[in-house]
Amino acid sequence: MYSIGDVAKMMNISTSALRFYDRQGLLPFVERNQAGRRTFKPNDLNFIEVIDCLKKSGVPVKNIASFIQLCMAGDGTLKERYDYLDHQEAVLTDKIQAMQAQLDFLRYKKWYYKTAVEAGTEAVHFLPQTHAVDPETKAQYQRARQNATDLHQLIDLPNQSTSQDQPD
Amino acid sequence: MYSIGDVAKMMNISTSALRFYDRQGLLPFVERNQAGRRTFKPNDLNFIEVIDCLKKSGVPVKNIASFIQLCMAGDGTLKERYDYLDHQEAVLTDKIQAMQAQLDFLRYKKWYYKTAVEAGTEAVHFLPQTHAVDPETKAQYQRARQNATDLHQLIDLPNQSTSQDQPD
DNA sequence: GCTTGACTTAAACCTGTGTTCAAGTCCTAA
DNA sequence: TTAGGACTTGAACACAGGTTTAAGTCAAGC
Repeated sequence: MYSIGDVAKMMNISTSALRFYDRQGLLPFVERNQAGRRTFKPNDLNFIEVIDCLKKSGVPVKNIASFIQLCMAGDGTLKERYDYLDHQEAVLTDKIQAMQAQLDFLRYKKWYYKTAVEAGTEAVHFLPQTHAVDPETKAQYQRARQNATDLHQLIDLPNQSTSQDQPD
Repeated sequence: MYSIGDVAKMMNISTSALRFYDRQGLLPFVERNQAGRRTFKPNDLNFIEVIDCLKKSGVPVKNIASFIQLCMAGDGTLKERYDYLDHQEAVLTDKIQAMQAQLDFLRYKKWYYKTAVEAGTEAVHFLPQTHAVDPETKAQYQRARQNATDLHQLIDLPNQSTSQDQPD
């Protein structure tokens, strides 16, 4: 049996977050001792692992609560629980693909600035006499990328490792 | 020149979100006409594309504003802008890897419920006489996965396509 | 000239996801 | 037996990221 503090440390979730999840109906399986304190069973960690996974996948708490409700309802909901996870799998793979698309764009912009840094001015990308980026710029990158054997050679600036810390 | 409504449609961002971004300092480059209305230049869409990419990558608005500030400051900040994007690239690849780890876990749970559905009861995964999951269960899945030639055969239940709509 | 639709602002509002606070309970160890 | 630390609750607070509302401006078409 674990206390809320034990679980917080083990799962790397704050106690206030765990209490919040409990209030939102995510932890109906957690029992209490005589003093009213939560006592987590080893098997409860399996539930919390699922909750944590769904949270990290971007599923809202209310939505997770509905899955936990299915879990509490017994074998009659097994197929529903499977379908829920199957759906979340699809949502997550879509999300990963979307992130990958953002990554591709970020890399184009890295190339854009690498090129500009090397030229000493962003003007290398501008239409003559303007401050507007040449619409051909991206196509130019895509051609360069097709011919490139090494993406990093194309987009990475040699790292002189005077790494300033960068806030996020 | 485009109105805020034009840009909203083209970029698939609500006008209220665009005004919010402007208030937060993300659109300092947008000019106004005599009537005080925002007039977006074609080149402004390049900025909005970057903003949208960073937003979709999970970068907070305040943080994006600092990048836009660099953009407005001229060629002296080119290397800083490159470093910013380089950092965001690293953050995003980490994020994608984390998502992939959640996906792996979701797939284990799909297998768990597929197996349970086929058995008609979740008890196939429990330690005898208990409602606690056998700690060996996950290792059992991982072995099955190593031997599996097709992940989907392992974790997907034959789809009888009575697809209930699933809320997200 | 008047209506309509798209724009403007400031301010209020809303949701999700927690965190913090105040007041109290419980257990342990000195 | 008293001090400390970990727990309990409800309520208030915080913060991001918008959305909505109210009141007004502007240009176009009828």
